[in-house]
Amino acid sequence: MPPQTRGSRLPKIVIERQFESEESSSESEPENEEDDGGDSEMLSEEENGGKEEEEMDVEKGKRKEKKPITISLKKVCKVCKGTGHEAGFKGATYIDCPKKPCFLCKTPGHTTMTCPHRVATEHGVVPAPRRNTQKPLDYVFERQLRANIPAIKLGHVVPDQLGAAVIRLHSRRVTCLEFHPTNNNILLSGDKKGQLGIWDFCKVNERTVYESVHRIILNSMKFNPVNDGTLFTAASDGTMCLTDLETGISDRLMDLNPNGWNGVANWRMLYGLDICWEKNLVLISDNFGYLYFLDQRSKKKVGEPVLIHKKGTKVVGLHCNPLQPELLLSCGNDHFARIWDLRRLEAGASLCSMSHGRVVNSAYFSPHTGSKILTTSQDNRIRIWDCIFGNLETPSREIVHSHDFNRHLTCFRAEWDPKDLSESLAVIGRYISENYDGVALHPIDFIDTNTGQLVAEVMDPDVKTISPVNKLHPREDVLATGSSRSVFIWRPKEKSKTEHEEVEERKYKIFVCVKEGKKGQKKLEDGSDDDDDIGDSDGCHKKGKRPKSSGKGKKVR
DNA sequence: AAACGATGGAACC
DNA sequence: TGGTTCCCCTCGTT
Repeated sequence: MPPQTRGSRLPKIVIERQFESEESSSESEPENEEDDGGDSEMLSEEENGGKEEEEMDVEKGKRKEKKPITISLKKVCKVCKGTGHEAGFKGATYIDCPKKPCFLCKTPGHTTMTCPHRVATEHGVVPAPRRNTQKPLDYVFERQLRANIPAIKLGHVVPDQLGAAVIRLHSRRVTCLEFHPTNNNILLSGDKKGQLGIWDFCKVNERTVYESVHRIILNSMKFNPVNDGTLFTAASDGTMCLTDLETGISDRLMDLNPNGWNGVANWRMLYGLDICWEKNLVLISDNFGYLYFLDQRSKKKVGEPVLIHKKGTKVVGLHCNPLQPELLLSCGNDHFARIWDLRRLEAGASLCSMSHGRVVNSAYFSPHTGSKILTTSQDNRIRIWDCIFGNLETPSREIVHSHDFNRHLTCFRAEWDPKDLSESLAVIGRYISENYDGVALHPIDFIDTNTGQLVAEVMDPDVKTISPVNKLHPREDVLATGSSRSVFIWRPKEKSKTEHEEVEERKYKIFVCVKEGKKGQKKLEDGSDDDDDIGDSDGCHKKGKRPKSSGKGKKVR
């Protein structure tokens, strides 16, 4: 399908200085005649040209060496700077630069428009070079590990209808999300500023943002397994905190920069965080390749930090195996994911190193048996290892999926559906957009990791920003999304309703948090007369205060 | 409506 | 190894 062309888009302006010879102005340009030559022409300064030319003529003798500026309106591709084509949005469709490798699968010769991986159904899957389930031993493992796993593939319930939202809950982009372990309606969110949001998405106005838990990027959080009123958080300010959710008071358990700022090269940041319940250890990783330990009960550092990834590189993710908590999975910027045995942990002694094409954003054991591994790498591939006891040299599957690195976005991470007993469903936001009825939307993809099939793509015309952060509820059919500064809740479509009814009553509630004096909420406000939730963000942004319950539901459309 | 800027990682030397 | 340069679907603000 050919993209709609936008009628009169202003071409880029290139200013060239030239020497006297007027003829030369016409020589430099005729590259861009090809497709829409109509509006790509070159103009040598005309409007003022009239006047100035006369003046020049008057004083022609003197100013012979003048250097006229020629403004040529050339279309230049913003990607490769070449002419004759132009990358970018044409309406809601993005046109790739044909000179660059495919933005999706990274192979040259085609663009995303024609990429076979774009239509996701199984085209994305690079089959395993070697199956792990061929050996007798593997069958034993399979039978032991997956004894309770349904052999028949279950139908997945996909929460694909927008249920509630808080627009601009945070003042910077959302970096992580977590559902409360016991209270089904509480969603926690961290942001780039280090703030912590707490939202009861059933009583939508119940939201709080604690401003001073951290000073910069809240990278990960984990509930305290012995007290679910408290939360461990790790941040780029180099601290790890245990925060009381009622009061917002934080206990700083670790500070890697006790002497303050000592230059970028020395500033330590904390990224990965997980808890080994068997050893009562909180595990934290930093941006220099090290893993730290903290005793969960005494809240004291224990042992010495261990180098688990290339020195000087970020260790962005940690995950303890759900069945064998002493098995630790780590991943980082050195392009590796590694499995470690916490009982015999020392630098270089990983049980296994899994190589990736680029930075590994996340690596997770499967939620029930812990026998699978799911990783997200910046090479636009999701990798799955089907059995950690098999040969881990190469992944069992690679699924091409658009989740590139962009420094302005939170890194994408594919996550398992914790409710899926077959351990096959994963969720991840998509970077590249699709033209949905004239709107460019970035869906959230549900992928069957056994086949690479796209089970569902979740989107809504009111969610126009990219959604890199997604979390599936551990018990309910609920999806939480962090997109830019906003938080969204999705639920499954009610079966009783017809398509038409759904459209008629888009019931979800949107709340807007805006700092005083800021504009921008207009679109979401209209049709509604109660504005009293606007501006109350002050109230809900204060550390230690409960939110003012002033927000009212707003229908959109 | 266009311009701007914040600012991570990789490729290059 | 370290400094420099470049960069493709952002997003919110001016």
